[in-house]
Amino acid sequence: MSTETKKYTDKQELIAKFSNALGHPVRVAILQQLSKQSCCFHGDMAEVLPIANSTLSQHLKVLREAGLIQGEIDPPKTKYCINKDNWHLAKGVMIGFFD
Amino acid sequence: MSTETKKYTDKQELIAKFSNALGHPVRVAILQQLSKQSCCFHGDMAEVLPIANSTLSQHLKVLREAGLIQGEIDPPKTKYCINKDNWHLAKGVMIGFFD
DNA sequence: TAATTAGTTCGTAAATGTACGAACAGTATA
DNA sequence: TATACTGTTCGTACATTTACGAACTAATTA
Repeated sequence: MSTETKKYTDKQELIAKFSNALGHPVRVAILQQLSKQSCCFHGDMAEVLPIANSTLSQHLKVLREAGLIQGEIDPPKTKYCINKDNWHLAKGVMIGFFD
Repeated sequence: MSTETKKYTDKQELIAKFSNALGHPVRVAILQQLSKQSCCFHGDMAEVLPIANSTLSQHLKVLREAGLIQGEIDPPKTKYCINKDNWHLAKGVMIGFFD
């Protein structure tokens, strides 16, 4: 058992985590696209986004680690989808935050 | 007139800007407090938050520059309030973003 | 087996974020 | 005028983020 006292509540951490994931316009653009058509290949996004392929992979990783999307290999492509459970969780905590 | 093409839409930039401001738990805590009681002195926040005074000033500046709060000097104290117009704008764009 | 396709990971550079204490500035009080 | 009170700004250190191209991996096709 840790002797550290927690600095912030779980809800505060959660809001910050989701917000952080939305804190770059390219990630907002990615999520807008995915929420519009539910799924999308890396390559399709790479075509329209103004960043290098490797940078896109990094941003997708950030979104994955925040739980907002999930990836699935569909050789030779990679398909990304919204993680609906966490999307709804995020929607709920953000709306709750703003009252 | 600039020759640069815009990389992201205004809405994407706006969502990212507000989200960025919410991207640290201490800033979430500050906003929760302010939205609960509408106004609050720096000193009152400093008492309950686990950060140095100067660090608090930095976070307040981030929130001010994102437009979410506004400060007013009420000597010898500084009073911070939610910026209601932008708060509602943020609420609107975030809810719109999540559908 | 060699080549191709699609993405990821690595290495790296530059910028930004977070944190602290020290020094400072403005107002009020002794 | 000196002191105290409240916050901000400065200087600094360290960590994280963002970006790119190069190198790599895995699966398919020639």
